[in-house]
Amino acid sequence: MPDTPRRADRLPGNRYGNRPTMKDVAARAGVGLKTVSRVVNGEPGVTPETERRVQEAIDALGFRRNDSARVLRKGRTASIGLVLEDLADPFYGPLSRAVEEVARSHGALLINGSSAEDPDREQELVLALCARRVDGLVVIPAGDDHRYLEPELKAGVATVFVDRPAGRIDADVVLSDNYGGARDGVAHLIAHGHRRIGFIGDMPRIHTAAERLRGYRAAMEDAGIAVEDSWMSLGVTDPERVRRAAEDMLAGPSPVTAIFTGNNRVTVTVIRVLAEHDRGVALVGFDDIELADLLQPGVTVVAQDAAALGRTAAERLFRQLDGSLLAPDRIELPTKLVTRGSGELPPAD
Amino acid sequence: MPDTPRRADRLPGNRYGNRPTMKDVAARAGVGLKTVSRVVNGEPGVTPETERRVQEAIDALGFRRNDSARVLRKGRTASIGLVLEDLADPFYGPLSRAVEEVARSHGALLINGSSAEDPDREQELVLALCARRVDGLVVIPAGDDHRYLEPELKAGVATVFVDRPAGRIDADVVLSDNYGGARDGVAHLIAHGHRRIGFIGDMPRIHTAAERLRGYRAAMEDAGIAVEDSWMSLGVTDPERVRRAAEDMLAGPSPVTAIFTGNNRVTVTVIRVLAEHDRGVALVGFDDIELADLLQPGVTVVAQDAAALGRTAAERLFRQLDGSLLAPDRIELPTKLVTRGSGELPPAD
DNA sequence: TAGAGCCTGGACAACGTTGTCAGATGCGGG
DNA sequence: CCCGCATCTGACAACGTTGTCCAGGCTCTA
Repeated sequence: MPDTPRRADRLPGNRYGNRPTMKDVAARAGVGLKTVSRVVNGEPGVTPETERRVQEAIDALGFRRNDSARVLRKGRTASIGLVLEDLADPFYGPLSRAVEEVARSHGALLINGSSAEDPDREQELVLALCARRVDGLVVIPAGDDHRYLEPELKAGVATVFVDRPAGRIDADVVLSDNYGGARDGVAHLIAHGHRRIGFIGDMPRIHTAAERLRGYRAAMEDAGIAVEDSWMSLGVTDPERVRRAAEDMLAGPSPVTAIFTGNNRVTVTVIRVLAEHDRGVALVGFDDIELADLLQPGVTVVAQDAAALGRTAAERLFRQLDGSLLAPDRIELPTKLVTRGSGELPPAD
Repeated sequence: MPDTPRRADRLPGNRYGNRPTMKDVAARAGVGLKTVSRVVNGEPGVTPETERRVQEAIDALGFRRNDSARVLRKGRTASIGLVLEDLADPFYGPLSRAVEEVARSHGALLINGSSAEDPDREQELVLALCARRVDGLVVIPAGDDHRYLEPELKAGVATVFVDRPAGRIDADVVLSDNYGGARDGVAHLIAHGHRRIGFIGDMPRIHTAAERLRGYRAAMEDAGIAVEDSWMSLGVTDPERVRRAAEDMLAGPSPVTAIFTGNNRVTVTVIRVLAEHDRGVALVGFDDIELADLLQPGVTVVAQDAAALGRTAAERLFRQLDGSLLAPDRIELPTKLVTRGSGELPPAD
């Protein structure tokens, strides 16, 4: 192990714990402050010899430019904020990564936070990001009223909403075709002979959940099927209650022969429930899940492209920042039905 | 839709696009600058009446404190950086989220970046974070030489490495027991009668991969089994080559009856390969994977607790920042063997 | 009613950087 | 030998905030 200083050796120091500033570098190199700034920023007008001396001082002192001061002076932070629901959800990982890649290609860093589906926490996070003066925001909203963002928008913070639209303000939004995807998924079940089809989804106050429910209803109506209340479970989300909801549907007076699940977490739970049943109940889920192809039967899903959502939103964000974008717009990305077996099972009765 | 200003209406503005400052608020409220500061920060010494006037001006102007200036003055950014390999990898989502939660409980925001397993990119990211003057860093290293961090450490940037140790510097690190976990996993296969056991892992230059390989060798040696070269595949990582490696092991002169896989991505690919084989080849994988319990057979894994890794590291980071922590240390978290069926299959021959 | 003490509010400098602008230096030509 | 020009360098202000410190007004007491 080389002789790095142990932590105890570090001086208590002032503020950033004793970081050298340009002034220190200038003193050591025997040049003016501004010359150091020029070298650090690669500006022209410095003799090679001077530059060498400055570079030497920088290395010797371990100087690193303080971007906070830079931001204060220049007004751009080269960072964007991403507020999503839960980074641990496999749906958001790729989305976040896609946003990061676009940011990176524009030289920006990504600050992100999880709202945990709590509107207050969303607002708190967004405002904290604004206080840091992020150049732009990508928001997957938890709340449905975003008027608190008005001053920020007015001040020029670029903003794009993803996955769900903004509430009560006019802003860019990038969505999946939740309605169409759900409708197609349910229609797929109907095409395979099902008529008693259950729907288990999240609270309809969440936009995506409402749209998917609407798609379910539309498909059923198109087929002339009257939906019974006992076929629908809205707003349950924790595994235990989803499990009970699924079991109720399967055991009710007119048991369903197929289930359409409204998001990946519900799908996983329902797969568990169906695995315990011997009757072949058909299943189509919204959102793809890993290993879905390896289950018996494979799980048919309506897949949305999380990375594409993130990429599209981030690109739009940077176009706002370029100033090349004017009117807020709504972009809808298509979903894809991936058939793997569970959605093609015939009705059991 | 309420009458929010369309983007085109926003003034081009200066810098942050026209944001009001404390000075503006002070002018509007008819008070001094410092009084506004006091109100914003909840400092005592302001009459309720004055406070009301200031608050009114703040709301009217949509003022939001500029944290860049604040940071410059105070020296703490209340943000920490997290550098990991790929946010889209399901292993890092929970880890990242855990770090975020700890940060949040300390009032800090999380800036994160993906190194894409590229040492240069890791360094670039880390230094960018240091330039932002993050208070601390949680790093999942891609490279094996971190001497570039010496000036930062000396300057007091709290730093904790996770999942893999730092290279050539002395720093805190939080690891899983990769060696012990792998050894136990392989011993489990041996206990079920296997002797010809394959190992497919990442490049041994990656610490975790090397440790797991060491665990494999140790278990084999403990059982008195001489490992044949054709049983090991090191450094393959893309699905196509993993697939070929697995097939070679199964078809070779002394075909393996069980495989130990070195990480989640490899495991998934091997599951696919095995699903196409009718011989019951046993499998134990390092890292848990979602739905592993629903496959036929369920996948036996050596699970590490990603969230615990992140939480432990972040907590240690903040203890460094409190100043209550002195000597750098190495913490090793246990792994857990989760038996689900695939690891308990008897040898087929 | 005058003085002491407390409370509120504001002027000012400082944080570390960059933009502006003017001064210094060196070189070549007249 | 001196002037003009181009090139390089540095002094200074400004960004928006917070810490220090002092002034002024109020209340309370003697």
